[in-house]
Amino acid sequence: MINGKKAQAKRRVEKAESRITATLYRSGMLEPGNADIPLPRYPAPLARRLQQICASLFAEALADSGIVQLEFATIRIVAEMPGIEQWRLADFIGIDRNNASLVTDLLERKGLIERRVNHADRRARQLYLTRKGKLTFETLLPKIREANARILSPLPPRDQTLFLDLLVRLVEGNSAHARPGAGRRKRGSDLG
Amino acid sequence: MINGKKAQAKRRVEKAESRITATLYRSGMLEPGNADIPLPRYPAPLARRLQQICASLFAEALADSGIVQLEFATIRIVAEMPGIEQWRLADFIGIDRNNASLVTDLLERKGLIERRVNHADRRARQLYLTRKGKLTFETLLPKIREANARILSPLPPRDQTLFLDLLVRLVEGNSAHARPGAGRRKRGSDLG
DNA sequence: TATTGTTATACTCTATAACTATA
DNA sequence: TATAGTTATAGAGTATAACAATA
Repeated sequence: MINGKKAQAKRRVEKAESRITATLYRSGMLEPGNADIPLPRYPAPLARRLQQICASLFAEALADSGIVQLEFATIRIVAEMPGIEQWRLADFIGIDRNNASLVTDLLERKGLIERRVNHADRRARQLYLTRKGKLTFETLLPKIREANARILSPLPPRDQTLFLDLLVRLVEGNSAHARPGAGRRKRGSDLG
Repeated sequence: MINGKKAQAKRRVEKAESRITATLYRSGMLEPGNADIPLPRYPAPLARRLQQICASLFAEALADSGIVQLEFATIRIVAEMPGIEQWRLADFIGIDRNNASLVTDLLERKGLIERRVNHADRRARQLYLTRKGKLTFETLLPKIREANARILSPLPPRDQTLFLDLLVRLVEGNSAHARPGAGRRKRGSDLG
């Protein structure tokens, strides 16, 4: 069915969509400003836009707290799973262990988390929130909840649930590809 | 209704979800490897993961072409809208005009696009694909289509359409927040 | 004065890799 | 030998800001 009628029809639709965008553009119907721009119906560019939106709203929610998205994600994981090891934290968030070391180090210096040696495996460090860390988490959590709610707010509640269901299934189904660091240019290959 | 029964119930559910994750964790049922990790049901972390996945698959699709995701996005826009001005390109992709200048400059040096002065407004530059640019686009497009298809592949076709519909509505509904550059730490505020 | 685009500079983020300590 | 974590270095990406040309 790879080159069957369905695939052909799909390609025709894709081509037509491109033509529509291009025609709208040439006719002068596309004005500046993001709102008027027809979005491509492909997951990758849409994912990039959604990530941009989330970063924006999170930045707003976390403004003046001195905490950024990655740090909040760390705090949340440690709040939910006190005693978690760093390597497992890295796995949960989707960062590598170097980055996990950097972010936990920063949070420790801010007095928000505490690292203790795991007695069962003295290589590992277990993470706990300090009193200050718990307070910070509890202060920020409502703002983060609101930010997440705002992201979903263009959809009615029923569709919000549906969207999250689909999104979870997509991310889970692609977990093999969800590794940090992919997608960037290789060293020394950007011309001069 | 802000603090009504619905909101209370929602908060109870959120709390319960956290507890489930934490309990699973403490019981040792969470093994390393992304596949086994329960994902948070919040848009922001899921969006980050999805973006990671897209970057990964696009990097694979574009490997050895010397083109990265942003460059391909630019090529696609110019292919669909020949003669587009740079500022409009920036708007479409969601980058600022400095970055648009850099990426178009790079693509021009690679011989893939051509910049011409707009005679109607001599400040503006209109973008066109060169013959080589068209060839590159046509070579890469099937691979990109396949990458986008793979991203959606965990869902049955009906749900793929549904997901894209919902995603477009979310991104459109939040377009006011989709500006480049948000979400990063402010200058000189990362401690030492 | 506002807008389009260019360029230099600087900064954030994070990958790479070499290292220590422990298993 | 393998794994958890740390640290230094460096490179990719892009924000900031000053600038020129045009409107």
